[in-house]
Amino acid sequence: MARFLITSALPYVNGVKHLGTLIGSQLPADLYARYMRLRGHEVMFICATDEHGAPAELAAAKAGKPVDLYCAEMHAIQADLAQGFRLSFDHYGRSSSPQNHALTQHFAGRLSDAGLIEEVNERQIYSKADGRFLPDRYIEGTCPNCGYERARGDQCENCTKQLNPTDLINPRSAISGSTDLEVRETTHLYLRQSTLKDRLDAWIDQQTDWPVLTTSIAKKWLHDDDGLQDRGITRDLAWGVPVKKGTEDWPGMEGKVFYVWFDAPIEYIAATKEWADANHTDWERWWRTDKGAEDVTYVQFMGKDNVPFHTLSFPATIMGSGEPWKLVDYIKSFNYLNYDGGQFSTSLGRGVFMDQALEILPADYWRWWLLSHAPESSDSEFTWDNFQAAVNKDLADVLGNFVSRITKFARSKFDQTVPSGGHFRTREEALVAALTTKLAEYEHHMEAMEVRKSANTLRAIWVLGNEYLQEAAPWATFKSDPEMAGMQVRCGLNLIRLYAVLSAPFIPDASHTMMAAIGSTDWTWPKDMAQALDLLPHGARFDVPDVLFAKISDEQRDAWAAQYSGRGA
RNA sequence: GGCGGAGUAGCUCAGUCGGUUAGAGCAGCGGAAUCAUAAUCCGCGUGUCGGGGGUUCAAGUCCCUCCUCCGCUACCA
Repeated sequence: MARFLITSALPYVNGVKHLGTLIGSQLPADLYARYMRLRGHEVMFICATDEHGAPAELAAAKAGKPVDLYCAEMHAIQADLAQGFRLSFDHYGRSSSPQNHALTQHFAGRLSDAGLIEEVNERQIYSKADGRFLPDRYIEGTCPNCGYERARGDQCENCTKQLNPTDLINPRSAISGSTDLEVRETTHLYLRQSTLKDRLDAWIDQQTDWPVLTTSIAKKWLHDDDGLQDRGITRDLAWGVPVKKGTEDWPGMEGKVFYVWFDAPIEYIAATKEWADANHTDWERWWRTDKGAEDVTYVQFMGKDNVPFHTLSFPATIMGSGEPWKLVDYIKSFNYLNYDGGQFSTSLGRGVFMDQALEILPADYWRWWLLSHAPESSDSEFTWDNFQAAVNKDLADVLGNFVSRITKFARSKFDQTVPSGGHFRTREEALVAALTTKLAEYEHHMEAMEVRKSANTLRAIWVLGNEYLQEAAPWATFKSDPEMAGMQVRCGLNLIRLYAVLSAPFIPDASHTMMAAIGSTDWTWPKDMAQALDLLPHGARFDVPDVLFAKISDEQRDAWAAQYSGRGA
């Protein structure tokens, strides 16, 4: 038994996420966590909402609620949806927790002691009407280059020219539209990542087995232009972790908070502490290599946009602390899922969001399609045609129908019990051999986090069941040799239990339905396939389950495609 | 602009160190079977591997160049 610490990138608290976000980190992380638990390993699977920053403040203001209340409500909604998708987090935390406040301040103190924090005076745009400093992107104006009137302070969307807010003609707040802006001086803390560049570089170079997507992004940030830049880790905001040096006040930094990208990854650790505090147990054995975590394998899942923070900023925080914290062992990153020829869009209402998805169909449908089409090597594409075809074929026809045909036949001919008598013949031995080969392939892909390949192999394992039934044809055998037919049916019924176990990481609800129907509670991962195919007690009663997966009709498909195409499409 | 990823069958995608005749699923066509959610199983692939050039006995794979799409570009998170 080994120990696996698994974290999914933290979804921002602001609003319900779409399916692309789900498949970009939480869902594959869940697949891996479920698999490792099934294999008997000890797993700590952590996620949390990322709650700080200006967008949360603004969304709360828009909703007319205090920001802490707003975040608490949104956290509850997201936690509920996570449960709806059967994301099996051991703890779904909040970056605004007291634990994260304390840990974030602790890390800042350690980094300061190590000489890795620098105070920098800078000049930023302040909006009197909004009562806040404005990030570059929150300033709009006319592009001096192309005349586009809605250019942002960091870049013009129209001509893609990089800009400074002061370049804009007629600058105004993107929040209120106010033109009452002024440049003010403010002091911020910078993390001196540049002094850790060589250590980070050497560390990244060691990771020869990481996905190219992960290491190439990290190397680009390390080597581009002047190399790794120091990064501001504080902001002039009200909502966040107050800037402190450990438990001490930080003179000159009163009223400021840490930047979300400093405190959010620390929440991986703090969330584990939230879990431990709630359960009156120990958390350091997962995170401190001096306190029992030396045998932990730590895997992070995230979309490609998160890679720089997980390959550089967060490791810089960990390394710079000078304390024996657990560093990540493997980073699995994903590309983006597009929706029917374009991007998912929150503002345009384009695409399917997590709450809508669950209103339409059970979680397993989405889990199966998303995982079997995970954007691993490149961006991938959701279309309703493809979704309907894949779900109907794989889940309803191949797996669901297999369960249906064997249980119904066994009900009509064998009194709804597992037949006894007979023994395996050549055909069953061939099935055992084929399953053994495919299982090894499945395990290999799952351990390598090859999500699509794992799905393909699992599907091939399902197909073996139909192939076997087709060849064995117990309905024909029954007429001449009922005992042999009974053995074939027994083999088929055992396949249902086997499929319940193997499929559980992908489609947990259907797996439980299968297991319950077959009357077993044995979730043991198969080691000896011949044994696994004759595991159910002879004579045991089983149930014929309801249709496992109903098919998606053309009418449903067309209606949903129209419903989620977005405004103005 | 810079950096990275991608471009392979009608669709979604595999293709490892350059090495048999470029593969899988879906869709389509033909057949078998009739236990089953009309569900299954078997058979059927002439595709400028984005274009062009180069290296090599041999290129989807390596090099150069061009085209297209996507992402990131450090104060969105």
